This record gives sequence, C-alpha cells and structure tokens, in this order.
Amino acid sequence: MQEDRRLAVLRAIVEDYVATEEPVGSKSLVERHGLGVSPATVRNDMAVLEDEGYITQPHTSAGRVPTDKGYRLFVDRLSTVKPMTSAEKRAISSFLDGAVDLDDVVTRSVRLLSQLTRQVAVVQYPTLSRSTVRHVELVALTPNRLLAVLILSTGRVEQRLVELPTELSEDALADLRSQVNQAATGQVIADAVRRLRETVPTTPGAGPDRDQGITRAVAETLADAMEDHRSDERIAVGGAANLARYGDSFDSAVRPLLEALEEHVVLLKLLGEATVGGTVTVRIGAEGPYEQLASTSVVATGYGPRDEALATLGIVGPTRMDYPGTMSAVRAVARYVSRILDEG
Amino acid sequence: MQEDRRLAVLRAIVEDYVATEEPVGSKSLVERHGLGVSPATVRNDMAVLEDEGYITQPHTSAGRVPTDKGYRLFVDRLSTVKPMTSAEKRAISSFLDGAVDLDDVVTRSVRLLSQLTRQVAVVQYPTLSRSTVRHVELVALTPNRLLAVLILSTGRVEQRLVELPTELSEDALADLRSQVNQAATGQVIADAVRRLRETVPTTPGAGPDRDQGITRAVAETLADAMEDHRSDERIAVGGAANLARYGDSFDSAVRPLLEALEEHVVLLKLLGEATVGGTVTVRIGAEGPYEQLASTSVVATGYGPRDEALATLGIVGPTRMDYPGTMSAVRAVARYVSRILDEG
DNA sequence: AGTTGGCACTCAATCGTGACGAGTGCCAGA
DNA sequence: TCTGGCACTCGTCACGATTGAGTGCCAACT
Repeated sequence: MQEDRRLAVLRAIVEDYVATEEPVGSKSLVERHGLGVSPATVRNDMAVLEDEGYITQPHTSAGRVPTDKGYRLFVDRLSTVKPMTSAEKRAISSFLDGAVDLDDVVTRSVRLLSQLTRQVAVVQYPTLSRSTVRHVELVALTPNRLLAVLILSTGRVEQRLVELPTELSEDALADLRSQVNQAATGQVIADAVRRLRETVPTTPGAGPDRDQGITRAVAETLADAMEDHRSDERIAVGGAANLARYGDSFDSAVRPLLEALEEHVVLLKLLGEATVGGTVTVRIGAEGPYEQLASTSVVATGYGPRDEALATLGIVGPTRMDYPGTMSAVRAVARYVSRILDEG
Repeated sequence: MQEDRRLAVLRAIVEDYVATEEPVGSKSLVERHGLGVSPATVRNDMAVLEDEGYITQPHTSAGRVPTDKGYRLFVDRLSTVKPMTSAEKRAISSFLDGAVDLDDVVTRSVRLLSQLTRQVAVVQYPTLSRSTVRHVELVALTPNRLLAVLILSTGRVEQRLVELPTELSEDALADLRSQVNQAATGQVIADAVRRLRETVPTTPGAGPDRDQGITRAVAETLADAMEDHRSDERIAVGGAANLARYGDSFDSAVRPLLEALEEHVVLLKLLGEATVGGTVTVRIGAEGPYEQLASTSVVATGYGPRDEALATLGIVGPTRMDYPGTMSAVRAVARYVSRILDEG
C-alpha cells in the first residue's frame, strides 16, 4: 500500500526534523532511512502529505517540516513507545527514593523530569480536592490568637491564624479541638468543609454565646483553608535553563514561555485535566489555549496514589521535540511518584 | 579642574550607555549633556579614562563603553540617589500591605521588586538563625507517630514527623509538650537548640526509660529542624521573563544565569552577606564569585525586623543597568518588608 | 497505476565589493 | 589647556553574483 509508505515518510520526516532541526528533503530522507524507493517517489508522497496538511515547506525549494497536524498524527498513530532502559529506571527510583517529605518529592520530581527530557518540567502539588483530612490541631499562641494546623492525607500541611473575639480557656480549646476533629478527620475535603459549616449552628448550647462565635470563627477559617484555591495552584517549575537551547525563534517563543512559567494559573491551564492510568496527554502547538505559545507543546499526565489523579505533572517544550522519549519519561516519573505517594 | 570634568564625562558615558545600549561617542555626548566643551576635549578625556581602565572601546572607531571598574567608580562616587516618587512609594506599600503570611510577603516582594527594576528579583526567606521560637506543638497522629510543629517569630512554620520507639499516652504527651516548650519557647534558635539537647539527660526519672527515649527523639528532631540548613536556603525568584530583554549576548549571559537561578546555593552565594541599615551592596560583573556570570551584576541588601538582617533580597541583572534606580528600588522594598516584619 | 530518472526552476544562504559614516587620534594654533 | 581640522579605521549596510539543496513536473518504464 502506498498509504503505508506515505505514513512511513511522515514518520521519517518527523524523526529527522526533530533530530536535525532542519527541514528535511527527499534525498537525505531515502539515504537516512531504508525506504526502498527513489527520491522522486518520496517527493510525490510529500506532495500528497502537504496537500493533506501534515507537512509544509518554510519556503519553496526548502525541505519539509511537520505541521501541528503532522505531529498529532505522528503521536497518535506512528510513534512507538520508547521504553525506559533499566539504567534509566534505576536512576529514577534512586533519585526519588531519598525524598523525605512531600515538598522534597515534588522538588526532586521536577528536577528529575527536566533532566530526563531536557525540557522545562512542571509538577503540580497534589490537589486538596480528593485528599482527606488526617488531623486538625489548634494551638493557642496567645489567649486570643489561635493557630489552626491542617494535616492532609497527602502529607500536606496548611496553617492559619485565627484572631479570636474573646479569650479562650484551655478547657474550651480542648473541647473545640475534639469537636473540630470529630467533624473533619477522615473526611474528604469537600465533606469536611460541609460538616464543619454544619457543626456551628447545631452546637447545642455548649457554652455561652461567645464560645459559639469562636467555634464559628475556627470552623470558617478551616473551611476556608480547605477550599482555598491558592493551594490548588501550587506548582514547581524546573529546568528553565533548557530554554537556552531554543536557538532560533527566541523572542517569539521563549519570552511568552518565561512569562507563563511565572503565572501559575496559566501553567495550570496549560497542564490541563489530569489523566489517569498511564495515559499521557499531548497538546501540540496551537491546540493549546494560548496563542503566544503556538510553538510549544505540553506533555503531561496525572499522578497520585492508587490511580487517583490528585495532580498533574509534565513538561513544556517546543513543538519540535522527541515525543516518544518525552512521553515515556513523563509516564515513568508519574508512575514512580504515584508509587511513592502510595507508600507514604 | 579637568579632573572633575573627566568624572563628569564618565558619568555621562555610563548614563548614555545604560540608556541606549550603544557605545557612546564624543560628539553625541556633548550634544546630549550640557558639558560646555568641544568633542575634541571630551576625546582627550576619554583617552585618559581609557588609559586608567574606566572605559574601553569594543573596536577601533567605535564609541566607548564603561568597564566594570568604570561602573564601580560610578556607583561609588558619581551616582546620585534617585529617590522613589511618592507614587512609587504608595504603590510599594499598597502592593505589600495585603500580604497575609510570610510566604505571601516573600512572594509579593519578589514580584514587586522584579516589576520595579525590570530585572530578575531574588528574595531569601528570613533565616532561622536570629529568629526566636514562638511555640512548639506536638500532635499525636497515631499512638506511635508524632507530628512536631515549630512556630518561629518570623511566622515561619516547620513540621517534622517523629517515629516513636514505643507508644505514648495522652498524659505523657502533654508532659512532653510543656517540657519542650519550657525549654524552647522565647529562645533564639541557637539557645533553643542547646537547651533542648540539655533537657534530655537531666530529666530526673520523670518516667520509665522508654519515655526518656521518646523525649530524646523529639528533642533531637526539633533541634534538627532548627538547625537544618535546608531551611536557610529557601529562596524565591521572580521576573525571569525580564531575561528576554537581554537582546545581544544571549547564550553567553542568560544561560548561566538561568542555571544559577535554579541552584539556590549558588544564588545565596551571589547575594552575599546581608548588609543592614539602608546600605545596598553592589557587586559588578567579574567582582562576583562566578566566572560565567562575569557580565551580570548583583544589587542586594539585608532586611529584617528592627534592623536585624535576617535575610537578603536583591536583583540580578546585566552589568549595564540603571544602578541608581535599581539601588533605590532595592532599598525601598527592603525597608517596607522590614517594617511589615516588624509589625507581624 | 505506480515508480523512476531527468531536467528546468526557485530561492535562501553565502560571499565579495564598495560606499558610507560614526568615531577616533593627533597636531597645530588659539 | 582647549579647540578646530584632518586623515584614518573599521563596522555596517546595500547590492549583486554565485551556489546548491530541493522542488515540481513530465515522459518513460514496469
């Protein structure tokens, strides 16, 4: 089938272009890859591929370059998974195994991922939304200032100061502590928030009015902390030095990207929805939501314990990138991080 | 005095070069600045300045460019402080006033500083070393797992997990808690560490041996957390997008800088020792410790409550930068941040 | 129908050339 | 000590010729 050959040609073009960064012509193609046909034939195939929008030429009398659509086809149907070598696997696990806490896991992942892919790596901290409350601790700093510490199943710790309208006794604090923990501990965030808010009015005459005011203040603060979207936006970025390899197209590509890397909201949108179970999402060039990032691609996947996608990690790089290698690196890191979270 | 004029010429050269990014010639100099002499005279002065190593020409028949030594002289003796406008002051305080906690203060400072200076901003988190312990809280997660939460005067919170050799009762926990707080609360870190370590052996038969083991474990963990140098290295970086303005000399300058920005140890060394009391440190080009950053300068100063320099903040940029403006921006931000820490 | 070799054509990149001009250094004179 | 003048340097720009990789198309071949 000539259809098969055309696809083989497309694959060859993508691979060559990614490797050399230069438009690839018919002649060098047949030389490098062992397609058993003449350059002329390849040229015909190229013409068809160009008609169909998979490749394009920067200018007449130049070689061909894959379009976004071409990369898309390549990723979806032509690329073969490039499994990690066992050396790489060992490197990954030894790199991540030393992590002591959640922060450390995330920091190491970002570094590892950027080194493996030689791209800019982005790792989102595990979302609150699906995690559960492990414990709530209330600490009296002064008689009318309280520190509320929220410990989640992911190992994340959030703390908030609560200014109390009136002073609070040790006993009342102990009461409050157990009350709040009874409502929240073990619950999924969403439920904990609901139960905390319900707790307040139903507290049956547990004390004078002022105590109810305190309970309300504490419950509100905790619920706030849980819902706080700022927390969802926490993100670690690494490997920005890899941007220096962008060679050509600098201002057009790197500047917006550098800006995006500091806007965590933008980054989150870029990473997109977390996918589970080894599925890696690839967003190529203009498929993404930002015009200025039309020449960058995102390779991402979800991760989390027990195949719950708590958060997303991935890389951002030029559309011209080694998709198979990148995808397998992203998948591998996500898998190992998930495993670690499982154990922790 | 012709000496005075020569310095005026140097100042003019620096100012023009910073503004235009282009080597400045004798003619355009006399036009732009009102030195009342002819180009020829300026040329003579330039020749002297060049002999003395303050300026240099990229090639024959090009204008002059300041050398590191020239910038140094400019910064030390020629630049006049450029006071912040009251609008800028208002902007700074309104930008920082909304901060809710230490993290927020640092994050905002970094952003503010990078916007004010249009350079890459770096803010070190307040060091533990001079801050005091506000409170220690111990939370039993399970009967033999303890979460130790350390609250410092700067508002910083550190937490550690302690695995206990044996189970611990509620009462024993309360004992331990008050014991630890008695030793540490209100103390400067260094003292707290010492007193914690002393506490252990002198506890007089307070319980069976195993309780002593627990006390020791907890005290050690806390002392570790306090001493942990990882904490000293926390740093926030912002405004990396400003690197895109580097125009020329890209690979030579930006790449190493991007790398440095991810190596927080390197960054800390770059920022250098914290200076107090409105003194801003300027390190120009090759004066710094890293060869690869020979064309970048650092403008930094210490900050902290009550003129204690708890940490350093500053900016990193090309040697060709607006030193007066940058220095006053750095100083102003440091001052405001210090004030906020004072209040908090 | 599909493949191949041949051939004319296109066009970016490279190189050399010459004019231009900003800027310098130096010197003689004020 | 300053200034005007002048010759000189050298990077930059514009122009043109050359090169060569690569294409598209057509006629011939299988």
